[in-house]
Amino acid sequence: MTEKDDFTLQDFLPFLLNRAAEESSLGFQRHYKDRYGMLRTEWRVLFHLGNYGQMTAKEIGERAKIHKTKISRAVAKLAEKRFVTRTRDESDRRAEHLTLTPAGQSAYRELRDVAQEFDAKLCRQFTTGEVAILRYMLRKLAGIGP
Amino acid sequence: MTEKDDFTLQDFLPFLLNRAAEESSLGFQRHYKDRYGMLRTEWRVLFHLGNYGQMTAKEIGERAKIHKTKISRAVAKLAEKRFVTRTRDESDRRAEHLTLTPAGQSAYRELRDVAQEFDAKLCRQFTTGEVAILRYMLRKLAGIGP
DNA sequence: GAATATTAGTTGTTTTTGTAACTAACAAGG
DNA sequence: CCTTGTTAGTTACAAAAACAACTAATATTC
Repeated sequence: MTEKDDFTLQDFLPFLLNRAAEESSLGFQRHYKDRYGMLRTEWRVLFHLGNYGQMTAKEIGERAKIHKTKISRAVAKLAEKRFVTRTRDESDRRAEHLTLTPAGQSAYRELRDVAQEFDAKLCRQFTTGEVAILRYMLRKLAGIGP
Repeated sequence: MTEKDDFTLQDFLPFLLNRAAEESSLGFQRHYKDRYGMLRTEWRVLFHLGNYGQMTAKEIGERAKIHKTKISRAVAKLAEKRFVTRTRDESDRRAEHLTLTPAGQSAYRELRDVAQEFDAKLCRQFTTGEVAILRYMLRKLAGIGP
């Protein structure tokens, strides 16, 4: 069975990437899940709004490569939680601009700080150079800008 | 909004890892999906059996950190496709040993070769040293072996 | 060696996701 | 303008994942 297998699943990049992603997500998940009852997409939308300010659903989707139905549902949940407000664009009444409410901003700030610390903790087990290479490679693999 | 934000989502490791994982999985997915109608877990189980030989569901779950219900359903599908056979362990009749049928082995070999080539293609955009660092870091992040 | 606890694997139910089809608003070409 | 095409976002339905409860076999303990 293991005749000429110099190739193991443990080395297969998509597998490794998935495992690493899952493992690293788990630790952070409980913060937005337990504390705010959020789903991953909700947190990501919150994060984008907090980070880049007012955006439309479409812009968020493009930036984070999230499908529009996921965003639509996440925004609905966030609006229900009174974390975002929606305002129609008067020059193009199909689009709506999303902004964080004060409550949303405060949740964002808290989660951003946790995320920052979490990220730092992950990085601490590597050298600065290694982390730089990792980010560079992941960005390239993810097809995210320069 | 963007007051003191030196921290962007695009740099957050769990996000980057997830994006890279999703992106790289997508390219490989169509091979096992289109050609064999498999799901990701099915492919992973197939791969483990092909790679390590006879295993129990529990062993696969431990090695790949897949939940037992997912494995149970994947094995059921694979058995339905006549890719694996199950044999009860006579000394512990709760467990069953899974092995690939000839058809399963041939599917495994084909997908393994595709995976190998796919992996190589992913790596080609980086230097050998970079890839080594990436694998090392991902393994560490994933909590996989040495 | 009966009562209790564990373990391997399965099944059922609920959430979440993926996909397709939809509505409403806009754009362009004739 | 008015048909045709496109776009932003939603909704409905199907596929998949998560979680809990289950069965059957084995260990443990008193």
